[in-house]
Amino acid sequence: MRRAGTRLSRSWFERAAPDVAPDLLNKLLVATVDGERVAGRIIEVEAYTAADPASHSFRGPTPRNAPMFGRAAHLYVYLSYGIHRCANVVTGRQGAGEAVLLRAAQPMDGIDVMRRRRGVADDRRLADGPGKLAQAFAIDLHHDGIDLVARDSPIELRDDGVAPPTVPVTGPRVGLTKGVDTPWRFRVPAA
DNA sequence: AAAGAGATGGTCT
DNA sequence: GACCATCTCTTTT
Repeated sequence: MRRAGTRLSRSWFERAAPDVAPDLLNKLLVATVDGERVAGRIIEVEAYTAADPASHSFRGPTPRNAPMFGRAAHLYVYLSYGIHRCANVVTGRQGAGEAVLLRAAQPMDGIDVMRRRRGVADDRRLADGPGKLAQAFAIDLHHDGIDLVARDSPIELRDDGVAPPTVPVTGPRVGLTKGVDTPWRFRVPAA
């Protein structure tokens, strides 16, 4: 297998979000925006479903959450707290309203670009939060709804042969007031 | 090391 | 008009 690995297929995403989420750990996120390519290994995610009161899809489709009710392997990007962007990967069957929030990544390629975009020197803080990840990878609202498995997609998810952790760290999701007892946050254990 | 607060704007009630 | 799937900086232990 090449070092860059293989792109994940759409069918790979057509499973329930809580099942896709732990499998997304250690996959590569690759984004080419403004001619600059950056890559990182996904190390923290959260699952959201339509049956989940904490999910944007809980109250049914709206203009904002429309991508969550579309086909799997599309991107759902929203503005968080009026300031930050958060990137999700749509999973499940069309109409299911499920997605996985990309919360943190370990920078691999284009680290200098990430430093410039983030304006911080500490490499451990480049993408260790959903808003920071989106900023480091330059994922913005104009990426909302794009198809990650389209051949010309600027953002892709790849498998370079590193398996997900056999026992991911799980816990409650962060920053919400409902659904706090659902342990749908998944993380790669500390090295 | 931990806790608090302000920034800032779309979305939905 | 309230509510955020957050981040950073400042203040306090």
